[in-house]
Amino acid sequence: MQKHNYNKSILTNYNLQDTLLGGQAFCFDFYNEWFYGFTQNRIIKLKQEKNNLFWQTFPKKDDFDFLQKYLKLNVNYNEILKTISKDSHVINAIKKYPNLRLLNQDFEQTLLSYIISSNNTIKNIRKSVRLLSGKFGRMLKVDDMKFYFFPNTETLAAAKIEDLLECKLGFRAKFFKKAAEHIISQNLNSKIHQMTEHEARENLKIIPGIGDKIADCIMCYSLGFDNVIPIDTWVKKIFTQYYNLDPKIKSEQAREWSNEYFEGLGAWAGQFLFEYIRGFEAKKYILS
DNA sequence: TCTCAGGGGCGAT
DNA sequence: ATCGCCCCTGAG
Repeated sequence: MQKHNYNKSILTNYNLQDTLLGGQAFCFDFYNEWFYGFTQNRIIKLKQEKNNLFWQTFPKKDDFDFLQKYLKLNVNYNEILKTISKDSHVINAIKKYPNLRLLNQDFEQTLLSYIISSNNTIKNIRKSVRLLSGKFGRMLKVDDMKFYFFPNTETLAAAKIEDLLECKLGFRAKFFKKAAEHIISQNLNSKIHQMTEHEARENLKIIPGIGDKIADCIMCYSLGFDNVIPIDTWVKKIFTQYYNLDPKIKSEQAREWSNEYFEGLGAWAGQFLFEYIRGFEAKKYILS
């Protein structure tokens, strides 16, 4: 019997808990001192102790290349903080959520998950994502627990609306299915990573259920556009209350403003401000 | 038990 | 350019 079935790496300036359970990803849970997450082809297992990261990937083990990209380990975090610390609002947010990070999640999972986010609560989104995975995703046993991968897009494209409704997608079910069909028929995943910001946004907004805000989320959480700040109701509130922008400002103007103000790192600033104004507490998502 | 709004987007004016 | 509506759930 081997002593360790996991790896150990150095991890500095990284608050794993706040990052995994904050509003950007819906696929992480905390069991027995470990965080477990699921993508379309990986189960991820993570634990942080001081500056050590203990981790394992399944079914392909020891996939550090995957993990490194997913956790965005290769960024100059201190430089990012320095750049976005433009005012007391951001600085206070950074103080309240030290070492909060951005992830780089899978494109298709992010797209589909955020379609579910439309007029929905984070709890409901997390629930739907788990129902979908349980119903359509492959199962894998890890640590004697059953985990389910996020379903393949092909499977979701072929799903019956009634089955999607059982996953509590509600009025989003038809968008969800069409979006999955679109990803497959357009072979979008193989093209979108090469697109410019404008091209990516236009190609996303064609898809049913995706408007400006959800396109923002997909772009900054899965396509690496660090300049794109998702402009949702919370961020709008921040823009108007903290930065005195016109409440009727168009999303495109707001994007231009934040792009300039945060020097191309609006996604990072947005993550701090978002958690700050909504008073995020990771504990709420950690239960038995 | 009941009301209400939630990380928006769509379709009708 | 505005505006009502959408499924469902947890919170109050």
